[in-house]
Amino acid sequence: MLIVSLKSGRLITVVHTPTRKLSRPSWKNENQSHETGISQDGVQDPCIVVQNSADSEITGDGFRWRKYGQKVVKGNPYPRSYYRCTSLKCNVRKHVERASDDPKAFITTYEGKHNHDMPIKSTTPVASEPASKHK
DNA sequence: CGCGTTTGACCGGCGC
DNA sequence: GCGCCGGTCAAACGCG
Repeated sequence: MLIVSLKSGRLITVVHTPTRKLSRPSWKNENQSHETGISQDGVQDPCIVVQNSADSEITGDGFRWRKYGQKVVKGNPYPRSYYRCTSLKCNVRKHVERASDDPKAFITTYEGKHNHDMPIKSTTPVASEPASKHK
């Protein structure tokens, strides 16, 4: 696990979770064995946990996300939002929840990697979308 | 017109 | 065997 703490009130935790087992029948049945983003050694589904005290750049990472569900989980008085990449073969999931300890802090958990190109703002000198997201 | 979003219902798995 | 919880998907509506 790799933990990077930003004094800006931002915390980035990269967790390599090989816990891929038989949780996703659709995944092991797919032929994405080489396109899922296995660009590294053996890790194919790392969990990137990003905690920020504000919803600004992380909320708009440059990808398009489609909310597929929202559930209230125990341990958190706030509902967790489930997002998925709207891209064609992007099997990437994003879980966004609020920190029960810090209502102003958001926990963004990325699962998997994008096997396609970034929809918008990849390496563009963009200022990470100021106050005008898309909604 | 397109698509993104929202809420509810349904299914599967696990525990008791 | 049944109940409960978590998680996901689907249909409809609204807005751009």
